[in-house]
Amino acid sequence: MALARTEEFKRKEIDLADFAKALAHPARVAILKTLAEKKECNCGDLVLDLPLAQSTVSQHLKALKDIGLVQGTIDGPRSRYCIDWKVFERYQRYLGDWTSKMMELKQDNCC
Amino acid sequence: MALARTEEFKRKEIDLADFAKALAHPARVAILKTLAEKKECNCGDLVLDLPLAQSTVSQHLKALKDIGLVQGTIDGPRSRYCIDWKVFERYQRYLGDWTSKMMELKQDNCC
DNA sequence: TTTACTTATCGTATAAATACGATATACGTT
DNA sequence: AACGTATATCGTATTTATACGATAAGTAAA
Repeated sequence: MALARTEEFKRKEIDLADFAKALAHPARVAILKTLAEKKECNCGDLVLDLPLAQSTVSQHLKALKDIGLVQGTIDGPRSRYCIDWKVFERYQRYLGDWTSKMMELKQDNCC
Repeated sequence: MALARTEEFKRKEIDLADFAKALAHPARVAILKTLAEKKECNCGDLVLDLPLAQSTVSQHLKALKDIGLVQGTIDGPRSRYCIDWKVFERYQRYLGDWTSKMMELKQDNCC
């Protein structure tokens, strides 16, 4: 964006958009799924799963960490990643509340 | 992105990411909410609701139209917009399936 | 027809996202 | 200590997203 106008929107809408942004790339969707289903969740495993360079995967992981969805712990020479389910569920609730509110309004729609 | 790598990911992950991309800006979240709750949904009303220029709002509307979430009909000198609820519900189901599958995997997590 | 109004699109500028290679860092191993 | 491995970060290039003003195109009204 030319100038960041996001701060002029409502808090709820910004939070929802932030969560959506985290899911707005198939690599991050795939990373979250792999983190959820694997016991071993170090970076190297994720790199093998994805058609991306190691540095790019690391960058996507950082994006997920920045929003709080993922936690990283140092495990010897490697890093172990996992989903912060408390954060995940909070965002899931945001999204669920939003979509159900949308559905409630549906019958009043003009088209 | 430098080169578009999205076609190498799984269809489901791409679809989910596309929906997330549509919600990845508070303006579009706000637009969808306004479209759901107002009977009059022409562009001008949306512009008044948002801290953005008319052309920018039109651009966001185009993004929502491109993914199919919103339909536009010409109504005299103005355009009337509405949500395509069939598409909305389809994406909602995608997202719901994904999050519930994530939650199922939760107990097997390593952290 | 002329005027006023609404909206889409064009042109443009800037910021953010995406991707990779190279490298620094940190740890374990020999 | 020296080496190998794993990962984060830096630098950089490219694409996409975001934003606005200006304008075109279309409709209604005068």
